[in-house]
Amino acid sequence: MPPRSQDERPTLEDVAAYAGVSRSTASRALNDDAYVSSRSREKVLGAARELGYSPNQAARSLVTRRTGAVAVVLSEPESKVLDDPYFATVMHGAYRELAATGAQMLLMFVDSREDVPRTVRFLEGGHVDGALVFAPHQGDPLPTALRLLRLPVVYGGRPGSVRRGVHAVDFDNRAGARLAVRHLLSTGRRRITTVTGMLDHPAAADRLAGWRDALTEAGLDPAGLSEAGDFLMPSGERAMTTLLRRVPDLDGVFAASDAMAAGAMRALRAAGKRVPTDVGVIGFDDQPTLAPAMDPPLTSVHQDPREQVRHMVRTMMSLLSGDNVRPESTILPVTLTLRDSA
Amino acid sequence: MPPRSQDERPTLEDVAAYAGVSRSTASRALNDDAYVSSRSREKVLGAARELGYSPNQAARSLVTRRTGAVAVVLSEPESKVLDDPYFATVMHGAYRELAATGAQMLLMFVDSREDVPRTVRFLEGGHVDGALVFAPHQGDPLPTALRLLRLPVVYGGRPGSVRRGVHAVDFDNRAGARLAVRHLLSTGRRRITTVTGMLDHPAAADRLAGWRDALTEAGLDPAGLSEAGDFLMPSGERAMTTLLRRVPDLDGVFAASDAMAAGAMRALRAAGKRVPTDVGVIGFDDQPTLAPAMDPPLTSVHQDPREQVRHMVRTMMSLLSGDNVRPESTILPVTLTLRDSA
DNA sequence: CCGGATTCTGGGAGCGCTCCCAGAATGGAG
DNA sequence: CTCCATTCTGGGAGCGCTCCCAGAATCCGG
Repeated sequence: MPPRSQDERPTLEDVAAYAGVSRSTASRALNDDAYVSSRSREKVLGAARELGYSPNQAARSLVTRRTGAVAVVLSEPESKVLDDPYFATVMHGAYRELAATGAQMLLMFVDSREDVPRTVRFLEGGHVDGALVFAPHQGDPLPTALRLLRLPVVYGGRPGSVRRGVHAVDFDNRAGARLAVRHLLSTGRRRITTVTGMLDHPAAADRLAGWRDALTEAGLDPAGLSEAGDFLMPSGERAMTTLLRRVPDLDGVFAASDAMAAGAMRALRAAGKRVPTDVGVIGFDDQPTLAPAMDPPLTSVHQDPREQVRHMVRTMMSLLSGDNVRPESTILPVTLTLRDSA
Repeated sequence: MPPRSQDERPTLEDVAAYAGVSRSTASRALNDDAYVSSRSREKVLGAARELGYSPNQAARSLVTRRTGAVAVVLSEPESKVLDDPYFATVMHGAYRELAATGAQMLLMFVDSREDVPRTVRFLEGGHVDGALVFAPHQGDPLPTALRLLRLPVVYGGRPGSVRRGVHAVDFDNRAGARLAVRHLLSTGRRRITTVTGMLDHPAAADRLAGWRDALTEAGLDPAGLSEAGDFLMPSGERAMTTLLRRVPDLDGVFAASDAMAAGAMRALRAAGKRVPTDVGVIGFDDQPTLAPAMDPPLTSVHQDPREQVRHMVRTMMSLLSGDNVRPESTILPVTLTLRDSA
């Protein structure tokens, strides 16, 4: 063997030679296998440190068939990902949780249908051991495409398509909406409207259903009291304006997102309504940077994206360790954070 | 060779056999090398398609010593990354630009000094071909640590430590601030204050310097007219309140971020000042979701993070293709977007 | 002191790919 | 038809690692 030049990275062979043991023993010591004498283990570890050895990931995963990386796939149009802090939290949380298990995070965005083939090709290319996927839109082709891959997938939120037989971690959107509306009811409000999210989005549909549940269980008729939005602020303002025209005596509004609640508040203010005196407002998401900062501070349904990601990563890890986990949806509970708006 | 079982992924060898050529020829066809007859090329491509072949990345990078992945490292405390949409844009932009060159993006967050060793270890582990690093804080140990690695690094913004001999793509913060202040001056304002960002942040320091430049070149004395913030909204409100107390007759304010401009506007409103009649307000960043939505819409220094990322990726690619690029900072120009606040 | 279990070690094979090299096929020019 | 250049092909080696297996060293009860 020619002497390895200064600037080449040392290999396991080099470490073994330096430590005076065989490649096998060095490998065992580094991966703390059983059956290595503490003497050779120390020699190997010392040699590795001294030579600045770090294992070649490619060689390792060639034989182990594991990459140590997990993809996080966000299937949402760019605009949504950019101004929804939920995704920032998800990305950061996923990174933390994955790093804690020693896995790397590979981020992928799927902006449009055109991105799907590229994404699938990559995912099946063996670059990652599994994928955490957020694809909330009805009719999103991605989940269907992923079915065909032999790749562990865990969904965040209910996938828009493909219902059964997948691993998913969702929030209890319906119960959260009920919680919000029941609170409005308990403060004596009777004309409780809602601004929905995009209804091709299961979470939006569930929140609408929860609102309807609570009204009907109180003997109230939800007809004409809901208006569609798209989760973003301007749509909340627009929808609220429409509702005010249609239901001038409304005294409560449940918005399916905090941003829309903010928009709704603007419309209410413009219409001369006081919050919460005239109209109680409740949002959904309890975004830490938004809800408490509003004027008045927003009562909102609290969900913990970090907890969701934690569950997703945990599920992924048991999938990867070969446990035969039965595909099922985990539903995380949500709570109501009371502030001043209702 | 035993027949390959149904659920095993086909290898290059399988494709070659199926196409009736050798492994070498198959490899050449797939990587469109020269010197492959169009007949065998087509046979190979067909076979690959038919078998659903996708190359084993680990095997490939074992021999090519290339991973096809680039890390994007954000060295900022969690809170900052989460509510600064700049980072969302950067992440998304980097993903797009890298994807366009066929590279994958590996995201890494460095929350605190404790994360540095782990990050460095990973980066030197040969998982990625290079790194795009955002580490704007003075005294951040990361850039120093990265110096020692033989890994191509391109910085976004001026790195807080390590000035010379690195590749960096920054905005012209100083010129941007001058632009803003000169505009305030041109509308007859004389008592122009500033709310700065964290001053351990080169961008914040540069913006402060630009403000000072413009005042002194107009023969005005900047003393006592600046107040420190931290780029976030509450600090803008706080700083503005302080400034109003200290400089009751102020008629202009340049905030080093849009968020602080929003905070400043709150404080001005609370003090009964009208914008822009009594006080002209200019922000920095021109955040698309914030600046135009403010009341009144905010005049702001416009920078294009997407352009920055594009430059960074381009530099990275020429670094990776072995061009001997001389380390240097690229400074991107900024412009002033005029709206109603000044 | 023997012999079987236990602990430890080294060599070989092989993961799936690219690259080098030798040689086969092809194509004109002489 | 010959000969050399050009185009194309296949086999072998090897990237750096893990894992299997055979054998060496050690231990301990009888």
